[in-house]
Amino acid sequence: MSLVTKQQKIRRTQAEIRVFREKALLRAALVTVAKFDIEGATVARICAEADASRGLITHYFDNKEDLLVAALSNLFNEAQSFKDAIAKDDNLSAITRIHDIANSSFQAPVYTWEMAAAWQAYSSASRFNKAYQEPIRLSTQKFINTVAPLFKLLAAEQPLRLQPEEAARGLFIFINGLWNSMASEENDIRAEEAIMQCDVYINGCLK
Amino acid sequence: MSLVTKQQKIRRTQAEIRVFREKALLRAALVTVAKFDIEGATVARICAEADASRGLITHYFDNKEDLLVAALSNLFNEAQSFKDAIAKDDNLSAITRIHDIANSSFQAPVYTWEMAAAWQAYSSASRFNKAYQEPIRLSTQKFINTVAPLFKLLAAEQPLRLQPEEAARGLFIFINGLWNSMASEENDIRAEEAIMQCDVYINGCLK
DNA sequence: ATTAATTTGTTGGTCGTCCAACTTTTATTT
DNA sequence: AAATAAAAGTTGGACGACCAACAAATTAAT
Repeated sequence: MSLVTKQQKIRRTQAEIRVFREKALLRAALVTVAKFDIEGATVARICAEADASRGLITHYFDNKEDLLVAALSNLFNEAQSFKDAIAKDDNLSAITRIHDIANSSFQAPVYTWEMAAAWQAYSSASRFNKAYQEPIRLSTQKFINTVAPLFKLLAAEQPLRLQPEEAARGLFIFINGLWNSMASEENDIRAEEAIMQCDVYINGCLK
Repeated sequence: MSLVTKQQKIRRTQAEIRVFREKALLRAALVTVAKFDIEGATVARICAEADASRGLITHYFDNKEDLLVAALSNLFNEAQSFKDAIAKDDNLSAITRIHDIANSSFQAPVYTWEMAAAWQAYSSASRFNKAYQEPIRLSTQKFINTVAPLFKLLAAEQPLRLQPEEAARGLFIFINGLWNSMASEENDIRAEEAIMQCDVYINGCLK
């Protein structure tokens, strides 16, 4: 289990080292939060996951909290750009795009077990840690800004039971609930059923 | 703020003392979890909330974890009996009873901010603490056992888009998501809207 | 040679549990 | 009914485990 077996002494530039370590620490932070919850994500565990020594966190980040916040922000970027791409596809009808965005929330790369688990840990902790609230608020707003216009398009075709923004918010909250359910070990729900449940909600928005 | 102002030296039997302390500690544990999250619910804080000294937790419970689990189990009893009562009311139609159960989930006494906050903390922590999983699994099952028969009744009147049990599970998960949203400080959603959102889902179950 | 990367022992702090001393209630004896 | 012994309730200091941040020393890159 020595470092030598994992990676032969490779000579790298400092720029490469810096990028490599930062990525490794960000990934390790997310994985460790998913595995052990926020309070279980200790410096020792994160660094072990990243094959780094304990001192490296404070060398590359101000402190542990700073790393955890950065890891949280990272969590959204890929997922959001994926959804944006679907929303912009004019070839598809509004309702198809809404369905596709919901579906993508339960398949890689937008959904992985680790992301759902980490998300649950962060959003629960956000009530007590102001630093987590801003990234979460931002991602919520981005989702609504992406999906509400699609519901507005849909409203032009057939009447809805609620305002476009309310529909987008409801879908976001439902997806969150489904993620939490899927994050639990008991795994009482599968991606297939989650997608179907979203379809039921979207259908319920129609009059 | 002295003890004397709160309660004059009253002579009580040991049985009374025991009941009084246990109730106080259980309530204090729940409130403290709601206020400070699981890891923030320290022995010192719980006992301060219960007007007791630190040593009393181990006198009335095996240890702190034991108290937290007992407080979690307590959380469900009242809420569940309330929903059961609605489900059994034969004067109302199936769909009315489903709506009423959903509505009751966002009004006292079934819903309080503290209950939603504590619930979120416990269910997030349950992935890492086996002791929390059983009470949560049980309450989930009870909800489904209560609501699924109502959807089955409804299915006799008009076709549904999913199985009665799936509909009950979906409603449970959606309510959970709404609770989490309402538990957050930002309070981006109100009871009124939560009830409407549930109505949308229930409507979506119909063909 | 100078700067950056890395390691690891140390420091100061928090926490749950234990425990010995103390108080109040209950049971027993006189 | 009063005195006394036993049991239960209560308190807060002490202990050991754990942790994040720090810092001095070592190694590697420039």
